Amino acid sequence: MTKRITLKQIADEIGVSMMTVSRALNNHPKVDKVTRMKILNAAERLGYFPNYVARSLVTARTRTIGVVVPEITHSFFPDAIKGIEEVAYSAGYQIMLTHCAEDTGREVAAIETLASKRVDGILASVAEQDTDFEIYHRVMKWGLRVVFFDRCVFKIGASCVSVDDEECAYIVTRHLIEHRYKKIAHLSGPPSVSISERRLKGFLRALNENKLKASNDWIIEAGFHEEGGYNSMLKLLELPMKNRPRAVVAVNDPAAFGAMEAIYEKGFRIPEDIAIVGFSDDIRAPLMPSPLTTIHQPAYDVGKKAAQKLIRHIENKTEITENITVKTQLIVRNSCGCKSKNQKFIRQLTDQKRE
Amino acid sequence: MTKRITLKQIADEIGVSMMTVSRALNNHPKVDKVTRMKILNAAERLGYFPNYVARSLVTARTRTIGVVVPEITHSFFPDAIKGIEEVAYSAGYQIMLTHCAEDTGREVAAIETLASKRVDGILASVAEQDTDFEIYHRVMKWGLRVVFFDRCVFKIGASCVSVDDEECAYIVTRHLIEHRYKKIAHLSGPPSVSISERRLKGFLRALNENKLKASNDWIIEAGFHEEGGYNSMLKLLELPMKNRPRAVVAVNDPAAFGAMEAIYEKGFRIPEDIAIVGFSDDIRAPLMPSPLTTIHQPAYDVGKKAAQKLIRHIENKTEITENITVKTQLIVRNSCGCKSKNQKFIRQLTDQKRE
DNA sequence: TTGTACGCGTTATCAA
DNA sequence: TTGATAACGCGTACAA
Repeated sequence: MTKRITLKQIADEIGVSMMTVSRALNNHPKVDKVTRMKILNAAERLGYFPNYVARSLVTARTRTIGVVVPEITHSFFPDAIKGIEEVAYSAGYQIMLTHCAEDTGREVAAIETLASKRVDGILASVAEQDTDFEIYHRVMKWGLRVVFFDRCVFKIGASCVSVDDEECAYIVTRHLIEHRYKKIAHLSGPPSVSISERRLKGFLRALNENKLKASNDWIIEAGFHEEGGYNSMLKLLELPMKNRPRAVVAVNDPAAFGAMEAIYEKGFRIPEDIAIVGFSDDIRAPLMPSPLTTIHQPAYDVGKKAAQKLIRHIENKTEITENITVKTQLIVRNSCGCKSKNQKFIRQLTDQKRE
Repeated sequence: MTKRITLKQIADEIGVSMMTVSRALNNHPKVDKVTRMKILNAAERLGYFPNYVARSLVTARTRTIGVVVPEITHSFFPDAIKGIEEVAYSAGYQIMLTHCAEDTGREVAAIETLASKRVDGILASVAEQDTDFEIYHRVMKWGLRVVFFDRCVFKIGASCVSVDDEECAYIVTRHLIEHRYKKIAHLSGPPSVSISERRLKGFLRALNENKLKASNDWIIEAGFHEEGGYNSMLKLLELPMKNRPRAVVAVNDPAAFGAMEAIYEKGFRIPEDIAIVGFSDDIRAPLMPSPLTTIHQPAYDVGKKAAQKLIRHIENKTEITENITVKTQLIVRNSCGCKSKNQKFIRQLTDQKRE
């Protein structure tokens, strides 16, 4: 087990000072060509690798970005993380990834640890039940930059990157209304999360604008996952026939999948008996027995834009705080009642390049 | 923007030395109860957070694990990363995630950066075309522990965690043979990756044991993704009727999906005209028009076991190097020709808990 | 162009 | 039980 080489050892080897070595290795202009070559050669030969921990202590920069997500595997996040990693890599940053499993305490602990590890900034998507955002205030006071993505916290002076949830929910709901559905239910997300609230709002707006009544029986909390969608849909299906909704707007695709499972299980057809639309364009959406009509959320792009904004915040202290909205797209398939043309069912083959 | 509090400031506040503060904050036993309380209070009041960068410089430990994957979003990896994160979190480590987009150069650069950032160990799954593993030797010489998972590099003295690829490929192939298929093709992975080679071997063994001829025309490189599976399958379908395979063993599920797309596109049925099996039990496998028979690979578990092994290597220098095999399961659905019983199509609802 | 002195915030060591 | 001092490896600021 070889010990690692330090600047000093290279300096001794060549017979110059550590500073000259440091400068040569960092491409400082004012180093003699010959000595620079000697230093570079020695560094190569000895197998020198800089110690970024030591450098960070001096510069108070780590070139590391902390990323906090509620669930690594949850549909949208792998793509978003990839977008983040891609931007970070290009800008010379690494990412430290933490997931909090939808647990607030763990989220707070993660932020604290990231702060202690002196990341230069944090990209966060908050957990479901979060209500207290004091930790974010605290780290921001230290100059740690925070950018929220997808599940945002507004009004605490951090930039946010997300889709226009309210508008999108409005659009899918309106699409259902155009199919002449009158009795439309909503499987909502956890009320404390910004996107749940905004999607609900968009849903209600579409109903109002079309003079449709929004029944409380038809707005039912399902959460963000399959299980919740399944259970909530079951409740909806237990409603007496004449009071049963004919269409459903799910807060996201996983909830819609769960609901579809319930619908089929009870012997109903989609969309003939019950139409349903989702939100996020999960990789599974085109593969459902009745392909799911949904809003395509460019997760990769959200991650990318969030990372870009954060890095600008880090590198330019006067960068303005703002809410960035990324473009979405209504993806019409069959579950809404439309007849979609034949299309490839594997997404990677149909997608245009996203980069 | 408040400056961050240091040990020294707490020390000055209380009128003790930095060392006493350090000891109190680190739960050292030999600190007077009263002074400890005073220190804890002051730390709380001033909002002290330790600087782990400084600590790491002196302890030569970062409690950070580097993770290198070829593709963050590629089926198996999000789950594996989640398993890694879970174990790391429990053991008090953070993970630094890098993806190399299947690019060797980027993989090498990632390892170097992680080494420079002084991670305590590295969890790696290698890129497709990798042939030179010198970088791993180099960092291991410095005492950096490496554990490979899924796509392993054997014989360089690092532990590996993976499934028994050869045996699994043997099992799915045999399953096809039990359906009395004689003409079986293989969509293989990139030849340089260990798992491709081992799966091919298992495929061939099953053929040999059953005295089936393995035609070179029927072993065709598809790579690990949908696109490759699609293109390779197209070639297979262009073969003259009597020379066309009746069944296909794909190197993994994405390749199988691509192949299925091609099969349907050409107007064939699955499994009536052509049967196909995959490998990995991708989240989409049960949702295919003909649900895909495949090998369930417990990605979460692979990540977990790999992280556990790595942490043991880090914390116990005498930990033995070994190859760990995790259990898999043949998931029989329809694409192989079996009639599967009705089952829920959303995986999260059917899965038993994996933890 | 090169070198010296110092400091970054913490822990290890040894002495008190 | 506490404290002084010296690291850890590097970059900044200034001097030569």
